[in-house]
Parts: sequence; structure tokens; C-alpha cells
Amino acid sequence: MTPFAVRVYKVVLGIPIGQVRSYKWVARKAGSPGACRAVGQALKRNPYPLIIPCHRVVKSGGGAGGYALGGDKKRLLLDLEKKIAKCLGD
DNA sequence: GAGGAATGGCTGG
DNA sequence: CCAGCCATTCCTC
Repeated sequence: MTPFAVRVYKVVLGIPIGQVRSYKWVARKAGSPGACRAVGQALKRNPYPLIIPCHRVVKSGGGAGGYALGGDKKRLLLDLEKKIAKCLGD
């Protein structure tokens, strides 16, 4: 576990349900604006994939990006959380 | 839109 | 310190 990774985790955990941020955005919040790939690596090597909503982190342009459990699961989770957010806001 | 190069941090030697 | 890895991003055609 590294300070940069911890920053990334905290930032990702700060992303609300139904919302998605880009790696660049997370990297910036983590303190390293250009470390977009380092962010992905940290998320991939994350110690608790279940408590870290890494599926809320996507690539720029709205692309799904990657996912440790499979990009297809990522889309499903995103869609699910999107419904949850709608329910909460309803 | 597709292809190539660059970036920034982490791991292992 | 150096080389390799990675779930991206930017530049050029």
C-alpha cells in the first residue's frame, strides 16, 4: 500500500452513487494530474475491491475503461447504481 | 476513428 | 538506480 494508492482509494470512495469520474479526474484529486495510468494500476492492485467502487472510475469520453472483475460487470454495476441513485432521488 | 508516443507511479532485481 | 508493467491520455494522420 502506497500513499498515492491510499489517496486514490479515498477519492474513489468519495464518488457518489450513480456518478462516474475519469481516471484523469481521480489522478488529479490524488495529487498527480498525469498519473491516470498509475490510478488504474492502484485500483487493480487494490486490497479491498469490494469496499472500493472502482467501477465508478472510467476513462475519458464516458468509456467503461477496465475492471479487475471484468468490464461487463462494471457496466452492470454502473447501471445498477444509476437506478439506485434514481430511486434515492425519487 | 485508428495508430503511435508519452506520462507517472509501483514492483522486482 | 534501471527495466518492465498498467484498467489512460494526448498527438498526429
